[in-house]
Amino acid sequence: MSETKDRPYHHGDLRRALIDTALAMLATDQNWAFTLREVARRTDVSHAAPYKHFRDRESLLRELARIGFVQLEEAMSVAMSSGPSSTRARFVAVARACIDFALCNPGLYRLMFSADADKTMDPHLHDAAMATFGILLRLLEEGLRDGSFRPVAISALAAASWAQVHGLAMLAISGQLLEEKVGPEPVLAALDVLLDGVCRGG
Amino acid sequence: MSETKDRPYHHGDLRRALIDTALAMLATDQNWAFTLREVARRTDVSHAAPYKHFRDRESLLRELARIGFVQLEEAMSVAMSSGPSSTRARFVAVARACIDFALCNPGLYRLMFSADADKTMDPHLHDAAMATFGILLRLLEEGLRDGSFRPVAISALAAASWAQVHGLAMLAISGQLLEEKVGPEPVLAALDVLLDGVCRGG
DNA sequence: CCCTCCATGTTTACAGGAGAAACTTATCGG
DNA sequence: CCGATAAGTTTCTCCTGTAAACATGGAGGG
Repeated sequence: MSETKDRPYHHGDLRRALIDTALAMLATDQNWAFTLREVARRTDVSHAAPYKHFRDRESLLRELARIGFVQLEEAMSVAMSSGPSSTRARFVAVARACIDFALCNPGLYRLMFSADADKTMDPHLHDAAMATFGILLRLLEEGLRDGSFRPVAISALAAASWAQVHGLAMLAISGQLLEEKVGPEPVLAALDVLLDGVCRGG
Repeated sequence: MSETKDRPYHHGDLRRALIDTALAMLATDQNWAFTLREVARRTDVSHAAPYKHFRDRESLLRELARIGFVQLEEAMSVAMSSGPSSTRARFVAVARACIDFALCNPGLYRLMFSADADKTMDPHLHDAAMATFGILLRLLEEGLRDGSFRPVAISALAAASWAQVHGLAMLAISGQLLEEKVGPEPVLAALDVLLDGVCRGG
């Protein structure tokens, strides 16, 4: 602890450190009552220091949510461009990527869709969320173009797909897909149900 | 033991009054930072009075969520038994009932599915949620029996349907179904997408 | 090379919430 | 009529978010 005392008065990149601490705590404690003071404490900094980098508590929460969307976008993007499989297989892969992300970061995922991360308050957060949504749109467009998906208004496909994936992710996080009478692979099965409507000639 | 059914002494029925106040405030303020003291204030009692009827703040929240599930179950039940339409039409009606309920009670609906209302903490809440889910199951069983739905494992149908309806409800609450490039009836369109996989020979 | 600015920290202060404990009051069974 | 007890109040402690005043130390101008 003597070493920690040696740290310079100015932290270097406290903003980043606070974000990292908060993300780590979100990852650790499944449902953690977010507290600015606790974040400051674990970053070895006074409880007022965060206010030099974030206007208020929600400002930090929104930044965390934004980072979450960026990470989710990347995960989905990787899943989408991995392997030259069919569009349907890629759809499943992208959906799984989203749900896996939620299962690996339940606290962060909840935050991203909670009222605490109000997207109307932060254009950057809104943009990040839209970019993530955009991946799904591109995938749907592709499926429409190559004839894998039935010719339905893309808005309907997008709403259904987004609702399905997000709904499954939330259910999975809440553990409501494992305890009840669900089969071995409830997520895949549910996605198949949706897809046999999306795909032509299921 | 006093929590179940006791006669009022002083206030009348403070437990009920507190619940009503909280429900009213949930209905009024879209996103209200729930506060026990505020509930007590608006019920004209001291801030410690609620503790005579609820162990803690979350206990009241769980009771509110339980009531929400009961109301939702009733709304869905009404929708399910209204009119001798096709199973598909009744599926849509039940889904609409759920989404309409969410739109009419966004705060309550959010609470019902938030981490604050931990279903593992209260058997009554869990049962209420399961009863609501049960309506969907009965509808799916019926559709399987009469051949309206494709012969898929009911767990898959249930997961897909529940995820879809809940996902649409959450998106609708967040206003993400209106601002984007969605058609005139995004909910119906999305449900049709799902159903054309659920229904045989869509 | 020193001195002064100012971004980034810290300390102090205050309002408000959760909850516990002690105290008060009214209702009821005997 | 009288305790016992449920129901409500006061008071207290600890916590949080946030603002204001103060401290520090690195960067840039003389």
